[in-house]
Amino acid sequence: MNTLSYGLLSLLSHSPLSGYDLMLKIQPFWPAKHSQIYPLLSSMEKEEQVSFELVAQSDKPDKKVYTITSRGLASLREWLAEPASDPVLRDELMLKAYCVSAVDPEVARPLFRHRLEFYEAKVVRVEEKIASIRRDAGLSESESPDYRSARFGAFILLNKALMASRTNIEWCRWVLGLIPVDAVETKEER
Amino acid sequence: MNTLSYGLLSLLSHSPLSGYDLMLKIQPFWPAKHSQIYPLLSSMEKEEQVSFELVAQSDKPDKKVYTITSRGLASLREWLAEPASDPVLRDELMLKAYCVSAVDPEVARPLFRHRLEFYEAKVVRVEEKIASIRRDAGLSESESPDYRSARFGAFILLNKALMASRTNIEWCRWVLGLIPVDAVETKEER
DNA sequence: CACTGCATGTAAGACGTTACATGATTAG
DNA sequence: CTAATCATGTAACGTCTTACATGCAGTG
Repeated sequence: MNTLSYGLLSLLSHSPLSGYDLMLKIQPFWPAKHSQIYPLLSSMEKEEQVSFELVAQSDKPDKKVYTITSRGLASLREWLAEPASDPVLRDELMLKAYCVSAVDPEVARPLFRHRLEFYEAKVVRVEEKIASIRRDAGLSESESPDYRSARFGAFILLNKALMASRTNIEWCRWVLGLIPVDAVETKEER
Repeated sequence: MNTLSYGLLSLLSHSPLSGYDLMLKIQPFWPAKHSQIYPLLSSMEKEEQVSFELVAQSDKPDKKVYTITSRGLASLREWLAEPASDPVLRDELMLKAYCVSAVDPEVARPLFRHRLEFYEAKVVRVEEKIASIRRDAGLSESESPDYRSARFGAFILLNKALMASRTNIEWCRWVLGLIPVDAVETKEER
């Protein structure tokens, strides 16, 4: 039982899901490939943290739908009571930013522009998801789901992603403003 | 040559450093243990990306001080020109937040309070470092180092960390406000 | 006298990614 | 007709962490 396995239990605490769906759903929180998830689910099933049911599908391939067991829920509650370990961010752009003075502004600028676009697209996606949660729960713009609601977890996480993305957009714009515009070499001059 | 090795080159592009110092300095950007860094430096030295000099010390153990070679600088510039891969954040608190409704508010609250304190402490550390860069460069509160300055990279990264930490503080406080205060069980009542 | 910091290294194991493998359906 | 999506699995490889190993100097 490592962090990823608790992450899977966390997702399964809301509703039963197939290994494939779990793989897709866990991406924003704890990126993992299917090759890591399928064997883990097998071992979790052996330990009776989860159980599965084979679901035949006519148009799509058959699937295993996993459900959290009472033992799994108990493990999840124990894990939740422990303090969370410190977050780990691995971002190539931070390494590049550190030595950015080693290259010309024309090389540097696309790095931050690309990242700016990445976060702008993310804001759009996240805002849509937040709106859809509010719609489903019949909440107004200013309201939040109740703590005991099944939507609470997803809601606070989407807001975290939204706030973080907006901050990153602000940072990228600020950095781009600090990168000098070189002697402009227009096509006429060449 | 993986991402970590470019990270080491990035640090060495500013000044020569020992393996130990590299290990300490890279933590905020790309956490790695000495057991990963020492063998990497050896292989980078074989590929002539870096060179080292044995420096004897009287009070402390001797050390190997690594310097980036011209080949290393060339590799670094090539790598800088490529777009940075997407950032990866692995945060146990996000997994716990998703299923937080599974436990009582008294269990949930310390998770976010602890994280709040983590980021508050970080803001203090980062603000100090930003102030010290400004002092060293003789800059006022509103000024930033020049793009070509050796301080530019560290400066923009510290500001990123500052902005992100403040946003996380805001998020933690917002979440704590959404977690209900249970029927207060005072000592007198027991 | 124990612990922390400085300084380097290796070995074993856990974790994560890429590639191999299969196969049906649907969209462009 | 090609690519993507759904769906599961294994094998090989690369990355990262933990533990083992050494040794001196300074602090509590």
